[in-house]
Amino acid sequence: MNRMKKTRPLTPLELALLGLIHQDDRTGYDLCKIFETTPMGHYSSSPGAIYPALKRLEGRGLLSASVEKVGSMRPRKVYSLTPKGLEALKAWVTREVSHDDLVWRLDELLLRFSFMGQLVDRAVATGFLRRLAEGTAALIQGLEDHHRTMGDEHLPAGALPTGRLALEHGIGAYRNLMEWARRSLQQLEPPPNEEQRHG
Amino acid sequence: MNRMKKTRPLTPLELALLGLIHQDDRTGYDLCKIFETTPMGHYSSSPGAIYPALKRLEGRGLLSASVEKVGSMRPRKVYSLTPKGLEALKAWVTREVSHDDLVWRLDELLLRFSFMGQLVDRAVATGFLRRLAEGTAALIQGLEDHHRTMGDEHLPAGALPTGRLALEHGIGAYRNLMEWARRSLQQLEPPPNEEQRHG
DNA sequence: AAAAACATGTAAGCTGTTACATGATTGG
DNA sequence: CCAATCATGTAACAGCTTACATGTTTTT
Repeated sequence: MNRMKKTRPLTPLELALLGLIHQDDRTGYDLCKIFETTPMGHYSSSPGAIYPALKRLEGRGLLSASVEKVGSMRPRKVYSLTPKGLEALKAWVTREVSHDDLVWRLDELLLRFSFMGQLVDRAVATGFLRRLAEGTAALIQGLEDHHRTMGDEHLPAGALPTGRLALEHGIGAYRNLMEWARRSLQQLEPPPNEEQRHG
Repeated sequence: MNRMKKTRPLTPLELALLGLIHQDDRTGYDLCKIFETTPMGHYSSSPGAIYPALKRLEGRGLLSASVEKVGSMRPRKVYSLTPKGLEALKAWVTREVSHDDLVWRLDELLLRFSFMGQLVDRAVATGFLRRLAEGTAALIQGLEDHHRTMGDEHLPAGALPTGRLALEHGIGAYRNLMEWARRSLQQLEPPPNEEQRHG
């Protein structure tokens, strides 16, 4: 049985760190650079958050550190995933795509997907995209209903309909998401196999 | 001169509260409900954050509260903006649209825009959208360059190109944003004035 | 020689989360 | 009468931000 001390769930930052370290063993400094310079930086940044998070993950046994000392360089701690860390990462990326994920944590979903490449097989990744496309379609329905019943009539005279326009952006964003999921699905689907056709 | 004690910048939650209270005077409970049930809930939620934030804003003189007691009901504190609060809200929504805003705080930009309707005139709102469209166009350029130089060749054998696909979603999202800004711009532009054509 | 980048970390302060406390009013 | 909703809060805790400390290696 899995009888542990009741583990606190990992924070988004910790999960992002696991994913990045799984792609490639990295040092704290490497990770700081990535968060500073790439869109990944949504998940916070800066030594003050990253180094303590790495320590927490090491304490939990999800990461292991090995001190490297190339030539006369200052020693660097290179982190890599332990089997337990790999398991935790896999559990996260393969979590069910919930309604709440789509509404409140869209960028976490995209991060999960981008880490999937080296973690799961085609079937799991396409399943993720299918669930995402379904859920998004339902959401769009709801938003469009809301939009239809939201005329500009009740606006104070002279006020601009910026609220309605912002909602339209939201609808467009989800439509873009759905179409992307469907396009990506086609790209990930196994290419028509010539051998098979002949065999 | 503006010689104050060096005011800490307002948090996103505090700014969201100012905007919502400006739309309509509200109680803490009203605000909790809004965050619970609408996409606005990105900006946190739950009494534990909202009530203290309201108190902070009152302490700063940005909000004023009046206790209402309709019939035998439990007294409710209804908040409204002070002139200083209105000023702070206006300063926020009319802030320059920076590159960092587009990359790291897109939803804050949309929130600012949605609050603009009752705060600024057409010229300011369209200026905002123009800056947003410009900035986004530049961003898309950069992302597409990155995308072009990012082949799938270096991927480990068998790995799926989910990272590249996720990037494609990001590009699509910014494209959607830019097109939305341009459509909205047309909707906000003063309608062709018949009088003028005849005059 | 100086500045910038490499590299790791700590400390104070504040905000947000979760959970709880309290009590009135309304609906079934 | 019991549950749900209205309504306002507090307390413990944990994480993130900002700022600082420290020392090395590379670049200018």
